[in-house]
This record gives sequence, structure tokens and C-alpha cells, in this order.
Amino acid sequence: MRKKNKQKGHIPLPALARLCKIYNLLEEMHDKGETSISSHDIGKRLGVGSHNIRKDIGYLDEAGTSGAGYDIAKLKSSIEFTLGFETERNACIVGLGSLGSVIINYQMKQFPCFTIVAGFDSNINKLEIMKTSIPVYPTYEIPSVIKSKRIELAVVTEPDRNIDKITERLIEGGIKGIINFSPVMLSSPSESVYIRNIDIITEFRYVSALFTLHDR
Amino acid sequence: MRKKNKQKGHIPLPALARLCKIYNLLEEMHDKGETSISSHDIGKRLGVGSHNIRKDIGYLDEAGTSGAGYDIAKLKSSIEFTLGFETERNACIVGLGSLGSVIINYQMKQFPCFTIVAGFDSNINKLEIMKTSIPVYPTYEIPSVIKSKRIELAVVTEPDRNIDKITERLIEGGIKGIINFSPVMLSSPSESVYIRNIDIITEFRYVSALFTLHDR
DNA sequence: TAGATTGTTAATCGATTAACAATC
DNA sequence: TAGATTGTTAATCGATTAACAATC
Repeated sequence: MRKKNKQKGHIPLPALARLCKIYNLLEEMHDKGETSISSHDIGKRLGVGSHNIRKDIGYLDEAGTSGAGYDIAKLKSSIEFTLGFETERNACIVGLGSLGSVIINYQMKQFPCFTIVAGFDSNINKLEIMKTSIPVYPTYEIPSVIKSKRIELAVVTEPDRNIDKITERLIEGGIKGIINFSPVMLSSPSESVYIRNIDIITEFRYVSALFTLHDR
Repeated sequence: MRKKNKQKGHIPLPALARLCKIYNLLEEMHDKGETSISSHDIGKRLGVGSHNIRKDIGYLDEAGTSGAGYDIAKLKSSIEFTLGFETERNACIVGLGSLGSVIINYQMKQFPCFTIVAGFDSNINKLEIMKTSIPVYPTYEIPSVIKSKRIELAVVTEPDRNIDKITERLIEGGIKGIINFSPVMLSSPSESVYIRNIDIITEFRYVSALFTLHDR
């Protein structure tokens, strides 16, 4: 473990995704009062090899101790620092149906990294009736609200046909990321917008395909 | 395009995931009345190269036509056949809170591949009160119900601390796959159980990390 | 036919795995 | 010290990309 001259800045995306999961795990262990963990144990929980874990952690600043595993609190704060988990950013929800409401209520239990500061829905009647803990607006106000509230992330839950119009407005407002729970897949119109499609129907099909191929 | 002697049977998992997305796209196009599409167009929508798409489709049985793109209906049914999308399997929901209810209601709009045939919750009072379109049971009945109804997939939505006990019971019943929406990450205890963790908090952190690394 | 687009082989790229010296 | 476990380099593996002949 000699002093290294790390070419920082680039973390491969698969490694980044695992680091987020490792962080999750560390949080859980920390809450349980554990103080130390080995790369082997982390790997077992994540379903990957211990080499892989050590490699991933290698992208961070010095964190481990040879022969004694990782100090949970130290590793946790190292990930926190490197990945910027302490910065709070603003998010909004588009689509205030049942799924949207579930997510807004989760927020009460404190989301990390993002604060939901606005909601949008194209149904104006619904906006007038509903009681929410955050201000809500009709979808045509998306661009202006995003700009004025400095919203960086949108969580889309509208299983709606006008989703293309909504995306357009989000981009117009200068959104930097979209997490899309609607069944219509979005593709990024430009390099600068990160889009993540989470679609339960595709998940179901994937599982079904796995089972089928396995059975044959 | 000469006759090939394909070593069928093994489709790499990333390719499998993309084939599911391609299928989604084809369904959408089909509904719109389109009849043909090129690998280039599919790639653009999925955000990957056209080579990649052709390679993926190459894992299927003969489907394309040189110089004329793919016949949507034909490609769609080829994927359907190879991945076994026509077989209906049984699924259950564990955790009948707000998210669980949302998923059960989606079911009305017809899930593909899986039919939700049972619900479970550890809160017995809730079971007595709630009105659902499917039969519901207390969680201790998980093993027997899974066996008797031949349930292969469980969708877990319980953000509950007794999730380990629940997993144990699912495995005991012989479940083949678990889609876990709860914030506690599950790891597969054996090769034969597929586990997919979908955790919005991890997603948020991942996005936050992307933004942070990009800004620096 | 000429243009377009596929299917497939080969080359590149990148991540995972293996191995082991460094070190607590 | 001896045992354990890290950090890092090298080897392997596999998927993506490139290229082009086949062909509609």
C-alpha cells in the first residue's frame, strides 16, 4: 500500500453504481452499530468478487487499512465526499397520480441528495382539489418553475401520452436529469441530459425471459 | 446473409436486457401503425449503436431483411417466441402499503408475462379491512400459498424491517425470482433465485454522483 | 440496377478476475 | 511475529464497435 499518484476524476459507471450500493450497505451497518467490514463481506452482500470491491474503493481517496478491513464510518464519509452526497439539490415530480403521491410521501421520510420542491400535473382540476406538502403547478409552467427554483432533477410518473411534450418542457427549462417511471421509454435528446428509465413492465419481461431461457 | 449454424441458447445478459427494450419499442411502433424499422432507428431510440442492435437481434432466429430493415410484426413475434413472452406465469405482491396497492391497480391494465394471484402483508388488521381484487394472506402463509398457487415471482414492496424473514419464507416456498422495491438490499442466497433490487434512494444518489463528478 | 441495410467476422475497448507484494 | 486483508499490477474475459461482404 504505497503512496499512489491517482489519476482521479474518472470513475467507470459500473463502479460508480456499485459505490452507491456499497454506501447503502455501509449506512445500514453503521445504523446497526458495526464499525468495520472487509472487502470480502461487502462483495458477498453485493454479489460480486472482493477484488471488484477493492478496485471500486480504490477510486476513492485513501480509505482502507491493510489487514484490518475498512473502518465503516471512514469509508462512508470518503464515498460521501468523493461522490458529493452532502450537496442538496432540488427535484420535482411530474404527474401527481397514485405513484407520484407515493413518492411525495416518501419525501417526508427524508430523501438523500434531493429535495422535492415542486409538483406538476396536466389535470388542473386535480391541482385545485389535492392537498400536498409541496407547491403544485400545471405542466405548462414547467420551464419557468424549473428555472426559478433551480430544479436539476425531474421524477416523471405520468403514464400519459403527452410525455413527449413534458420532456420537451423539462429540457426547455434546462433540466439535467430525468428519472422516468412511466411506461413510455425516453431517450436523451442531448449528451447533457441524463435519463434513467425504470419500467416495471420491462422488468417483468426480463425476469420472464430469464426463467424461460433457464428452463429450456 | 448466408445460412448460419447458430450456437443458440446463450444470450449475454446485457443483450437480453436490450432485447426487452427493443420489444417495448416495437410494441409502441406497432400500436402506432408502423410496419418497418431499421437497426439504425432502433439504436437511436435506445441510445446505442446500430451494430449493437443487429448483434442483439442476431441472437434470435432469422428476422431481418437485408436492405429493407426489419418487419415490425415479424421481429416482435420472433422476440416473443425466443424469450417466451407468451407463457403466463404467476406472481404475488408482498406488502400491501401504498406502493403495493399502486402495483395491484396497474395489474388491472394487464401486466404482460405475469398474473398477480396473491397478496401478503404482516399486518393482519389491514388484511381484514382492505378491499382488493386478489386474495390476500398473512405473511406466515407465504410458503404454502406459493406452493399451492405455483407462484414463481414475488414483488416485494414492504419497507419493513422483517424483510429478511420474508425472503426466507419466499425461498422456503420455492420462489424463482424477487423484484424488491424496498430500500433494504437483498442478496441472493443461492444461484437459483434471481433478485432485482430497485431502490429509488440509490437511484437518487447515483444521479447526484453523476452531477457532482460532471461539475468538477 | 443502384442504394440501402442487414448479418457476421475481426479489432478494439474496458471491466472483471487473478495474483501477490505491501503492510497493518 | 504471524495471520489477515488491503492496494495494485497483470492476465483474462466479454461486450461493443468497426468494417464489409451478402443481398434485398
